[in-house]
Amino acid sequence: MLTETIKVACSNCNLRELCMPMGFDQTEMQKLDEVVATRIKVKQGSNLFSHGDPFTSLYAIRTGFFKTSISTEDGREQVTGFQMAGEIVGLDGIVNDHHTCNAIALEDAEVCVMPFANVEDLSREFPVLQRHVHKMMSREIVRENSILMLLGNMRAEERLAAFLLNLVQRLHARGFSQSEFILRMSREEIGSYLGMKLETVSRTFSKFSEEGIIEVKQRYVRILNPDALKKIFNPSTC
Amino acid sequence: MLTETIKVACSNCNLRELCMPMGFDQTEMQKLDEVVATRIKVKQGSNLFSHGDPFTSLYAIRTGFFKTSISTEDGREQVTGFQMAGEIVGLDGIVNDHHTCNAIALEDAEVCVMPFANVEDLSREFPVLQRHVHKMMSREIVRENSILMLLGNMRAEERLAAFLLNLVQRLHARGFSQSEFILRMSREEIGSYLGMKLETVSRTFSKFSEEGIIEVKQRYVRILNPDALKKIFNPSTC
DNA sequence: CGAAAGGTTGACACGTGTCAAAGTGGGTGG
DNA sequence: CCACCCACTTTGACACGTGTCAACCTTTCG
Repeated sequence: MLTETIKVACSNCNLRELCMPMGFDQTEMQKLDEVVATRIKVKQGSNLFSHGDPFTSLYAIRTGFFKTSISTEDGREQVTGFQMAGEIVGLDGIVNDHHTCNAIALEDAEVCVMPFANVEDLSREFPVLQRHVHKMMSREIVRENSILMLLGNMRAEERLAAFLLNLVQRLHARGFSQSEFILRMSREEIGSYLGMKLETVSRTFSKFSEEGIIEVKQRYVRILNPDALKKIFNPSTC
Repeated sequence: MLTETIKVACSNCNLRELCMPMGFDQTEMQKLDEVVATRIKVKQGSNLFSHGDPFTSLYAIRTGFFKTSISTEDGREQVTGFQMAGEIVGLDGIVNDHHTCNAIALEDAEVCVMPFANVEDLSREFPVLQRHVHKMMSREIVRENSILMLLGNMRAEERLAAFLLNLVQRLHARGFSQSEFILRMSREEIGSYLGMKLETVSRTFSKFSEEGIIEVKQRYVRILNPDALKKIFNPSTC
């Protein structure tokens, strides 16, 4: 998993605005650099952490793309999220001092290791960081709430539309195109996340494509009619 | 919503072990009493908070039973949880300074109001409290993960079995029977939580009843064969 | 006591799962 | 550098679990 370790500083990281709280002066920012111990590389397909691993750190993704998942004893897998640059993984480990989910790199990745003891120590010193950590965790709770709504109430088309809109919105926030992108995950992984089978994912992609809403070729996706997607996801706003 | 306010202390509350971190001495415990501003009553059917309300406080349930839910603009409701004595609601509000879900009392209830500013102030002073708050939030993330697994991978029978086992386990931890109880929520609310229609909930109850696994009469439930329920929920452990 | 809300049950419809076969593309080794 | 292989994707036919609609029953409460 760890192929290299580099010591780095948040204070001159271009993802600072995504990971870190705002409104620090130079001096405070340097103090905050202490929160990150090292930066490590994770090869595509390998686990950043796995179910049962002792919890020591949160991880901020610098480059690359991850999925988190949990699995039952009889082998069923549930993808609980897809994470990209600037997002944090590992919050699940705090409650029981070991991780309950797996975090797997879907492409070669680099993550900043933030030992949780550092996070807590600095949080007590900097209320702004404390508030930031609380917001991170609350954001994750709210995110999962909205997935519950997807899985509990929405049909296949609505789920996939919501998924695509969410993905493209996050990619756009990171400076990528808001119309085209390459999926980093398989149909099966999308299906697991959205509570449907891979065939249904594929069929729904094809349906959107036939309707001229998107263009799909394997993992390449171009959104031709974002309004149509929004309408499918939330018919009431039209 | 608020019919009465009472000033109280955690230090002599019999639910302390459920809400509060352990391992404090007398003096520290008295300091911690400051976290709770007041205690309020919430009438059955009324909202402790609603979507859009400004976030000010977390709430520890002292007596009564709540549901939390979110809803789409076109009126679909998703129940995101059922909460009982000793459990905390309101964590969803931290990230955006307003609540995104509704918390509704399913029976007359009493809750302790913990202004979040107090929580954060005392967290900086008491590392044990800080850790406790982090665990609470992480526990909620892990709980939602397991519901994602339910909704994404399980069939109706598995969902209801998991629901009943979870409910009875939490009730038992509070000193109630581990075999019989009264449901505080309707079939429709159970269905919303578990991602199924009320008729399916009712039918699944009837099926369990015909198989001699449970006894059901409206909201009264008695678990006759807990092992059978566990087997339905998780076949691999048999 | 009557009405309203909630729960049960049946018949049928429909969306998604299952199983199978064929197509596509990328990576690897000869 | 090409050819093969394997993982992934697409598509079709059919099955099945759950949703939908409707009728009836039970309980609660004014």
